[in-house]
Amino acid sequence: MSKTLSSFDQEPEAEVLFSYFNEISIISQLSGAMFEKGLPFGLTNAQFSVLNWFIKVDSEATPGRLATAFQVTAGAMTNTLKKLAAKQLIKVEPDPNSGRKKRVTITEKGRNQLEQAVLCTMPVFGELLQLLDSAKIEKQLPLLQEIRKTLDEMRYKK
Amino acid sequence: MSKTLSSFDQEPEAEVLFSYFNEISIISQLSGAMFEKGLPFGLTNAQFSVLNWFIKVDSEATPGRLATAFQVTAGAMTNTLKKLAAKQLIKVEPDPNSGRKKRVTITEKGRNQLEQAVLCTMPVFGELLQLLDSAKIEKQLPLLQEIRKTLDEMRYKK
DNA sequence: ACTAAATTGTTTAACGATAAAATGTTTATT
DNA sequence: AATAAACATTTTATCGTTAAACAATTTAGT
Repeated sequence: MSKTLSSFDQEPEAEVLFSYFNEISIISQLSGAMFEKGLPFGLTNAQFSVLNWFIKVDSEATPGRLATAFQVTAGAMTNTLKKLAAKQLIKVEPDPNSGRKKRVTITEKGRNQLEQAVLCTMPVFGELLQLLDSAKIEKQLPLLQEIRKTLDEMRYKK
Repeated sequence: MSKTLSSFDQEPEAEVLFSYFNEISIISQLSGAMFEKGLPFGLTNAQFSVLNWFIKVDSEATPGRLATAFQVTAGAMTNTLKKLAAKQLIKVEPDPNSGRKKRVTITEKGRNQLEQAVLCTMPVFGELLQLLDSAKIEKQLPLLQEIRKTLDEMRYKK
């Protein structure tokens, strides 16, 4: 759930951060729901993202590598992969080189559904781009990436 | 779950939006988890936010008004209010003027726990402010608010 | 008044996430 | 070899959320 104005009155900088994260969490929720609503085949955002990863990053992976890439717990990734495997959009095999690892790959059916899914989400982006200034948005990206990295490092240190 | 680089190669503006929302969703997840970890009394972000609302916005509310304010479904708010009421941090009464509405207020115990909770979260913000430039962050706020409003309006129209 | 529609809130089922425990495998130490 | 430690994944319990069904009350139309 999202936060509203806070009680950090004596700390104006903390107040800024609080409001910032509040907006972020609302946007995350709304954009995620909007994107998922446009997906076909009952694909969820999580499922779409994993399929997309195989096109954009690497043709194979382990569950652990995917969990790290998506900043989710291993259990969450196990769950997502199970759904994808049940729909035969990915293939999960034992790793020939290591008994603890598994080897995950996308199937032809997975490729096809991903391709169609990308087409289905185009209209939503088109609509958004008519309402928003994508140049201004692009300028914000570097700071967002920096904040994301900072938060990620804080997780582990200490 | 978060998204990575997408397959929108032919639409560079859509690609920017996709990456932007991807960063947003990761930051939302990480900052939410970090904030909640600092909360005392087993308070969740949702519970903290509702308590905080009573200090920052109004001294009383209906469940429906709170659900709207926090962009969650009525069912989610029912759930959060039940938890808060069980801990006696809020009071939920039938509305004297309307049989369907309820009147929700914060209790003295609720005020006290909120005050302590705010103190508990200070160190996290302090740490973040040493690593991040709060002036730059503040400059991004207006666009974030605009995006949030745009997404919110798109939900209802159409 | 009566009925239909809208409003308000709760309940239920399903989903995706986390944390922690459990299971099994590999690597390092001795 | 044997044991301990690290690693990879799955399982279990819990949480917060949504969507949809449900119950109750108020408002509007006739």
